[in-house]
Amino acid sequence: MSRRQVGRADGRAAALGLTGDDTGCTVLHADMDAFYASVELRSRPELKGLPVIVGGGTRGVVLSATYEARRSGVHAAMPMGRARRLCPQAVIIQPSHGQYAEVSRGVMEVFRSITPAVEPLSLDEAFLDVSGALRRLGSPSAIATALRDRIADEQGITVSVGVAASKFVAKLASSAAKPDGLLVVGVADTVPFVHSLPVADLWGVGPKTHEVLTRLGLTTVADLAHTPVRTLERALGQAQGAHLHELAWGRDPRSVVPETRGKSISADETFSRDVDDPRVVHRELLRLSERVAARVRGEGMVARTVVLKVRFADFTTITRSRTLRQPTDLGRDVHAAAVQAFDGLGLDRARIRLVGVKAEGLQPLETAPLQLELGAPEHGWRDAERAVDDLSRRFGAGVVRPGTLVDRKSAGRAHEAGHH
DNA sequence: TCTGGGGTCCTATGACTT
DNA sequence: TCTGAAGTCATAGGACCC
Repeated sequence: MSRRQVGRADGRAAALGLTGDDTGCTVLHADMDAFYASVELRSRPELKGLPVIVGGGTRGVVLSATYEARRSGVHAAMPMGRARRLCPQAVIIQPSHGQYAEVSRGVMEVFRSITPAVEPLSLDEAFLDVSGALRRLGSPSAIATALRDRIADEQGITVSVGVAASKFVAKLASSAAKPDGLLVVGVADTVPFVHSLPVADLWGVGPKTHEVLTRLGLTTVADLAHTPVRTLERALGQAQGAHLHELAWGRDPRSVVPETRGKSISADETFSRDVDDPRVVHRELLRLSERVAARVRGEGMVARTVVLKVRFADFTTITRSRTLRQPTDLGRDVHAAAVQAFDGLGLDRARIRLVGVKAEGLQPLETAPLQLELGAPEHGWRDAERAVDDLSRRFGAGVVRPGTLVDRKSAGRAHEAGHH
């Protein structure tokens, strides 16, 4: 029997005037409740029922907060300073990303045991197409209930699930079900359900779009639905205008696409204090380049384009990209392109808050036109960086680094270490 | 102590090709 | 031969999501 609060979710369905008929509703959206915070509470059960905030750094933001903390107005992406002021009694926990990734893998495995058609959106949410599992496992709501039970039992966290005929309605449903709930939006209920929502709830409406819609006098999805497409296209651009109008009528043809390869890999870092020394920037670019390239190699890919990101003290952000003659998975190539882009800016001791490095134009190593000659210098570098990958796997990241990243005083002969 | 870090997608613009 | 339209690529920026 289910321990889940089906009753409460049913109550919500009733309050929304929904029938709960799940015929044809083969898309599930599963969304962990306060994911990072919930994972932390597993190992620290004494904190249950208390306001807990996961977030870090001196210049960080809230990554996740328990519902107790949210009651004080704390929410994700809020600067930590403000969160502390709003909820001084909150317990603050530094994030441990490795742990979240591990729990996420476990959760995704449960999903895949139900259907192979799983499309992860992030560590803590995914779409499932259960049309192929109905005969084996029962109705969509039965599957959703079983899924919620299993995640709670096996992973010790709660998940909310939305059940609908399309992705975006399923996602809206899971939001409405939170926390620890289940909501079915039947085919016949779809239009009344979406029309009842504020425009800001729509997927793809952020602060800017919301402002534009408000200026047009549109506050609910129903308002949006009854606005001519042409008007929306003029105000928001053709693609977004047409898209939102479709969504406003509950139409979303996107299907669940199981795991596609990523299109870019990036790493960036905010300095603890703004930096104006180009040597410090170069060193940070080297670290980030090595990190990005190692991940590119880990995926068995090579990258054709390197993008440098620089955020200045006033938060303005620029990017510069370099397309390489040859795609690469080597840190030294990525670093060279990033440094070239940075030096090309011609900055004169500008105060820099953040730098980032991104690899894009990714393609599988096997299909890439590498034209490697045996004995060519590139060959040696690739071998060297692969050897570093191997050492990092065995002894932990950071045991082998380029000489310039080793603390001068304790460096010794470490200069050789990064390359041989 | 204002504003993280990982992404995706869309748009605009200029160069270049056809 | 000149001009223009249309497509494509590289680049930069921005909105949005979790």
